Amino acid sequence: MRGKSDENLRCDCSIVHQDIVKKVQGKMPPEEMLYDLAELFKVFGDSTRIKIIWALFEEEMCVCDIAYLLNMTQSAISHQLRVLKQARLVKPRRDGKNVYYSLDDQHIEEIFNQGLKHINE
Amino acid sequence: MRGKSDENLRCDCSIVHQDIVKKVQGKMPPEEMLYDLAELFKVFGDSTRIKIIWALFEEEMCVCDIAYLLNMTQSAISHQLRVLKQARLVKPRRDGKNVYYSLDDQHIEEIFNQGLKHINE
DNA sequence: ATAACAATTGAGCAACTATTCATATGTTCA
DNA sequence: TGAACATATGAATAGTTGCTCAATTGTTAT
Repeated sequence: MRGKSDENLRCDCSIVHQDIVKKVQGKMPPEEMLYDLAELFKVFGDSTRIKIIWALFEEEMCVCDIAYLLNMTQSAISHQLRVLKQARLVKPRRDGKNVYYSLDDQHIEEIFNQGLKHINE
Repeated sequence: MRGKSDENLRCDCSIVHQDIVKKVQGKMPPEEMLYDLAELFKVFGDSTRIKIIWALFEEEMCVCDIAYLLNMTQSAISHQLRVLKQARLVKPRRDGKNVYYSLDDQHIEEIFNQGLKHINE
């Protein structure tokens, strides 16, 4: 328990379980790590990108194929591939006029599977 | 290869690898499933919520404790807990004036661990 | 060189989201 | 009952995001 005199606290509760907070505080990973994790999941948090990734589970595809498969414009797909590329989730391979994208990560499939387990509960 | 006469296609490419698209199309999960998956990851895609979840890995906590731990307002935390609750990721337990939240899912930790593997590559 | 096509990029816009602020609801205790 | 406190909720707002449209870059083939 505490007085709220400490610092510039946003929490205005008069009673906090200090022991619990202390314990949890000691176990929290560094701020930056949690931020990066959120950034990664943010990338997964869009159904267009999920679809792109799922398609790439099966086969590498060029931008044009993906656009056709998802019935979206090349531009929209290209923008999303840029996001996925920046997150190091896909990698491009140019072949003539086409650019083929493929998955660049082993863990994605496992992450998706665990996600599906939650959904299907 | 195809003419682009088909339907109302958004993709204006003149050449699509139909064989690949067909194959991938057959493997795509139902639209709704992919949408739900994106919705789940969207919930993970915010560092405040990531922090809350990580804290709850360790111990159930009341709103007030979480707010104090993260140095945020009760209101902000309560709003986020609502999102987590709706996603069936946390569950509340009232004890007097306090409401204690705990994790309501076995898969979250595994999802996070796989996410971290990607980050630390 | 230049025409044709695939892909990328930047600006702009509509839709969404996380927080704040003010207020309401629930619970305990005097 | 009513004062005090913890939590929840609704409206408002600033910031973010996904798509479109237009223009550009990169590659091939004539």
